[in-house]
Amino acid sequence: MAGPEKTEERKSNILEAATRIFSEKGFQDATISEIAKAAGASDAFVYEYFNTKENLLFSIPREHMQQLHENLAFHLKLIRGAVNKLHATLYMQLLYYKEHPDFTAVLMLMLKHNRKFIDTEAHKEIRDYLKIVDRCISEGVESGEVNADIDPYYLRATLIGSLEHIVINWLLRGKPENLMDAFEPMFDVCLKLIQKKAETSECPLLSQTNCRP
Amino acid sequence: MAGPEKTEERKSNILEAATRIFSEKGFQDATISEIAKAAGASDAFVYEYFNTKENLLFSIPREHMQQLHENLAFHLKLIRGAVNKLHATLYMQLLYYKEHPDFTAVLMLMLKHNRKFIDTEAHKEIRDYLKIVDRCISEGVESGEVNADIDPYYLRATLIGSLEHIVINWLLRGKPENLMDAFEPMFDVCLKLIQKKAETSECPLLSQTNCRP
Amino acid sequence: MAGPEKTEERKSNILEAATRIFSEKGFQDATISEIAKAAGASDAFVYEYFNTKENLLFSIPREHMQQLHENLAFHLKLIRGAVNKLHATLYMQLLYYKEHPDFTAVLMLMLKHNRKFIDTEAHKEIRDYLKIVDRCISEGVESGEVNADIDPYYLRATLIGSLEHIVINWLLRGKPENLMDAFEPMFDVCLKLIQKKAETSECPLLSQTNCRP
Amino acid sequence: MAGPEKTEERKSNILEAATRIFSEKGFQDATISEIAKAAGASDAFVYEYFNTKENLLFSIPREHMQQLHENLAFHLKLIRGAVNKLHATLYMQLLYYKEHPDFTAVLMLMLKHNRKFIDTEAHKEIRDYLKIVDRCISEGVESGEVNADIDPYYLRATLIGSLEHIVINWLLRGKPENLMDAFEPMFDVCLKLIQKKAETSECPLLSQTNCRP
DNA sequence: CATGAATGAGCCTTCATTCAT
DNA sequence: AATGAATGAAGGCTCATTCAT
Repeated sequence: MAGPEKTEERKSNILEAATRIFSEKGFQDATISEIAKAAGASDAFVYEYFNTKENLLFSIPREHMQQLHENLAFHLKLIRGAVNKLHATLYMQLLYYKEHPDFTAVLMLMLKHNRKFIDTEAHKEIRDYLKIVDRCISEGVESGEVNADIDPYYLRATLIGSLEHIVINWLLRGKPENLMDAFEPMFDVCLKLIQKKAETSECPLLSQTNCRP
Repeated sequence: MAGPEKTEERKSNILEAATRIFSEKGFQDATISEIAKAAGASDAFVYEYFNTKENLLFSIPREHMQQLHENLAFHLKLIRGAVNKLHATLYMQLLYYKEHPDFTAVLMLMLKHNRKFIDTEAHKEIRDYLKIVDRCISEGVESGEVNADIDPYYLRATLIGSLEHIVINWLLRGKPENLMDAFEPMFDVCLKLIQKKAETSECPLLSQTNCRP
Repeated sequence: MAGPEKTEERKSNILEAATRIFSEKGFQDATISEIAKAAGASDAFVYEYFNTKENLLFSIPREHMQQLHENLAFHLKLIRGAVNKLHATLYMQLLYYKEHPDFTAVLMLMLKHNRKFIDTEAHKEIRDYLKIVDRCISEGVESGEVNADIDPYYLRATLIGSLEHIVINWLLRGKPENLMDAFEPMFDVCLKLIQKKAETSECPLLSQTNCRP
Repeated sequence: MAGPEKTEERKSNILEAATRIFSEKGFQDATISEIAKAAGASDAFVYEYFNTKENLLFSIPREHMQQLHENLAFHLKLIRGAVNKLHATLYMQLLYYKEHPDFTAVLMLMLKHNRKFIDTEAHKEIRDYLKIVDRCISEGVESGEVNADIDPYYLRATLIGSLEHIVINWLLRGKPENLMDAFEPMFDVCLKLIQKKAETSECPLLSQTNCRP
């Protein structure tokens, strides 16, 4: 019908429609016809570019992860300090979820627990994204800013696990409140883990302000 | 055909078979016929007692949650101290998951993110179970054993979120290692949150040595 | 549980319940369980006495036809004249339909057009019932009261056909008006057929005006 | 696979096969697979164009009613006189039934007494068809050719009721004789109703018996 | 006599997917 | 490149019916 930009636009429309409809009805109850129709494309067009219904589902994260990745890379360059970077990273992640609730539902309720998905290129992008958190942590450990007597893998697991736990509950409860309301209390908990107790913020601060006679 | 114990036994067989087959093939790819056959029952028997395929799925946790609940109630009576109780609770939960990996897969990959499931009686049992953790936390806060400057909701979310994150990853990676290997490092992280800072090594020492004039 | 009158009572209850439920939901959409429950009996009891669901349906007319037959036999003895008897017969039939609409729905919408039903003993009773009409007609022909130049079979077909047509329409339209309102105009039509023309108003007049030279 | 005429042809084949098979086995005992197979189509094709089994049943009359309607409209233009028109109408209707016995069985044994069918567009076409009879009657009343002292509604009910009664009996008895054999005697009865007494049958008779000097 | 319990049998229906055009 | 049309394949579910007790 038209040039290649038309094709790209329709692919994008299909991904948007799929995200919304999968989120609303679940993977099984959504049909390709419904998605194609909502995107103004034919069923066959969907198959032309996404091959299978499952592959369509697995194709949803790519654009989102790239965007999130880019946003984050841009901001992290401006930020100093591992704790500040972790703060920014988790904040931006939660903000993205809040602003893209359909994508978040697809990601959290359909993809993250899907055995086939983890062998996917798209899942690799998600793992790559998590490496940003890992780098923040190891940077913080090296700089002495982050608690070194915590296994970094379990630290990350706790940060990500608690964040996703909160997001999933928010989704399942029907997104009643602003997801960002959860950020500060959640990060407060994380801070307790991240920060060195003896040698960092509190006591040096204390000794500087209170203890020097 | 036989007495009521036969019926109960078959219902139990069906739940076991369903757990295994749902775990192996996923909800959609499993068929009632397959489950019934594996349990030595007829398709119609399954429908007689479980009504729908989805309801069969939702019926899986009950027995498990009751058993877990009972085990835990029994042991917690013998344990003193909130931290010790939390330790025991998380340990037993992880142990149960390790020893019932099919149930765990059903619970973690099919039920916990299912919107319909959360309106279920079975989900209420799960929430009730979580209240045990809440009670341990509030008991610890009252006794002064648990860090009071952490929001208890977010503390629990972090404990449960990180534990489930680890369990889900273990499942998705194909259960390669002993799940219990993860317990101690994971709980070490948790301890950092739970325990009061003042009573541990760092700051009291610091304050004694550095801060008092 | 109890004496044979209990059994008879339950059979009767089942027939009543079946009549009502078949009428309400149609034969296919009604279930034996539903009927048994409504009659306070077990499914198996229904099978004990009615053998199959279809046979239960076919068992419905018997009591009704006997009652209708008896009523009619009683009254016809008191009535003189073939036309009067036909009037009474059709009137009582319509009245019975009006007062037993569920039975009428079963008879008119499920039985009368059922190929298997016509080979039934119950159908024979219905044909026997129609013989009453036949007898009235032939009696009227013999006595000279009924038009002899109409084939009696087609006369009966017309009487019964039009009556049933009206009843069926009444049923399908949801029984909005009193069925008996249709009787007099319907019978007026029938009278035109039944009565000898010569002996009624028109022709004597005609013969007076036209035939006498 | 092919052009649109192929599609129309197959739809038509399906309707023919459905008519035959519904007629032979009844609605419930017929299966979509059987009909599709007999029509050289797939089950899914049937659902593509007829949506449900019941809707397939309800789709059967359309073509027939249109054809009957057209035939009749064509002939009625050539005929003068209300009685002649009624004669032609009933004759053609009966002839159509005789020549399409499977359709007639579907119409008379499955559709005419079906509560859901009367809310159908197809049923409206049948009612429209009956209006032709109504018009003939009212035309005859106006011209003085048809007996005015009969309620036209009940006149029509009698004509149609008796015709259908005869057709249904013919079907249920297994179509043993030529249906058209019934036409003249049946119409003789109808004539008795339709015609004004003064101008027709009686008086010639009277004149024979009474008027000869 | 009565029935609770069990099931065999099978149909309607849905869609992801394909392919001729 | 794009799609309308067609379908294969399969599965959930329902009851009428049976029978051991």
